[in-house]
Amino acid sequence: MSKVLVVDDDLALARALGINLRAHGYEVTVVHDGRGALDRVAHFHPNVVILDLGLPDIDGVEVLQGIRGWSSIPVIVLSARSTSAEKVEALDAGADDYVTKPFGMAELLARVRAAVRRGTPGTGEVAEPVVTPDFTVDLDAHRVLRDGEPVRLTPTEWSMLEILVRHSGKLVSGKQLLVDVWGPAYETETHYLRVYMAQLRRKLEPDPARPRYLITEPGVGYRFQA
Amino acid sequence: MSKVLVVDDDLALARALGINLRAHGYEVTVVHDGRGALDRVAHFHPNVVILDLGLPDIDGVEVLQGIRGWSSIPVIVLSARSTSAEKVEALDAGADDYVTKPFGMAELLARVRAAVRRGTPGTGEVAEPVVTPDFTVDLDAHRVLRDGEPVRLTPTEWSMLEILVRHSGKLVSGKQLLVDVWGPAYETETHYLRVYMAQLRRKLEPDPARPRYLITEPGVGYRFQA
DNA sequence: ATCCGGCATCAAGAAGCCGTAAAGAACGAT
DNA sequence: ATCGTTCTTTACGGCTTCTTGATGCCGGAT
Repeated sequence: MSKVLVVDDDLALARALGINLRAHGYEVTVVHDGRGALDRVAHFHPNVVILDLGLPDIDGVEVLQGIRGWSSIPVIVLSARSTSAEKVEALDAGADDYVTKPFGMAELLARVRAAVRRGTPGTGEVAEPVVTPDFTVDLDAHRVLRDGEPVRLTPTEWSMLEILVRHSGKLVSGKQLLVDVWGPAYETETHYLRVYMAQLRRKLEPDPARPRYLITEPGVGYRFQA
Repeated sequence: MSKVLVVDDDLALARALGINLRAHGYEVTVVHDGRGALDRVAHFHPNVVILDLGLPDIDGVEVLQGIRGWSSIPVIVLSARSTSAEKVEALDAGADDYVTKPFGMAELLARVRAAVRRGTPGTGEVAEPVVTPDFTVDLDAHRVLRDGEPVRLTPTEWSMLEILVRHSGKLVSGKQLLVDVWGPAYETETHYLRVYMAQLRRKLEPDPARPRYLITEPGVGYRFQA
């Protein structure tokens, strides 16, 4: 099920969008300002963002740039204004689509479908579980098995493991982990990495003191080795 | 340079689009019917297609479906009609964007930029590992293998190696290395180069005393020889 | 033959980063 | 309101990496 984040300070419109999207099978979160938008993108991990440019706190284009600083998720921009300059500015800031109010709900839904379709290249693929001699990570089922027993991971632990496994074999920078798990504001809080890596190792590694799967690349980041 | 295919039976409009796109650095091909469009997509390999729905021979939506049968290239649909049903049909048929005539050229150019930006993820950089008889450097995975075993490199060592490998075969001046690794302020600290080149050779060269891959060019700089 | 500059190698102190444990704060469920 | 879980924050020891200086080697110039 695709997840949609609706960002609009027009409460009636936001509500209408939420109802319609949910009726078409989307999981929807609604926020009404730019700050909330950035936070929700980081933690809700939507497949698509519908962003009204007329927000109370931050300029919509700035919100867009903020998102684009670390994510390539599709963003559909809504605006009451329809001058060419407005559109060009939003599109060049990284918007995927620009819709002028008023708009038909059917059209917006179609644009959401188009955005989702683009945003998940190779959709339909069933992620194969990643198997190691000591444990198995099933991203699809959101589950880790060790000796046939499920391992209890907290949401944050899972989130880190998921990112590392998705980049299996490749190096993931500490910054990227922080941004993807905690959001752009946490870019420098490197101590989180140490704490949670230690947790994951304690739960997954046969010998946590000498990691075999969750490898540290000093000064740069971490790597999952299958 | 990005390539754009313009499909429109309105000769004046097609010509105007061609001129504007070329003025902005795109390579443009223009066709006036659906049959030609399908042929050109197959052989011209554009990065983006601008498709007018009102074609003389084949219905525009069918052209779109034909393209989508075997290609995921971004398609921007143009149409004089702006009913919601039309838009929904085109978007669901696989269009990436829907623009209603009349439109501003600046806006269309912005939408083309957005489509090109989206359309080429990973098309450019698929960094193949650099293989030598003694070791392998995988820039993408940020990793060096020797006899199948990963070689531990410090951040600075990796940084130097990366620069040399990216300029594989070519000479890199000492100054350039210093600036790229340590920053502009270290431009004259040639001492660092010797220390770290020695480290790299010790870790990578079969006979560090007689380097085969990390070559010194006396008085100028260094070179990576694959 | 000797001098000199650029290069390679080694070693040691300083600085910074990583792993670990543990305690307080926030949150949700009963 | 209380309990248990998870998140956040702090402190410290150990280890890696960076930086710097000393020393030896080689080739070209005097």
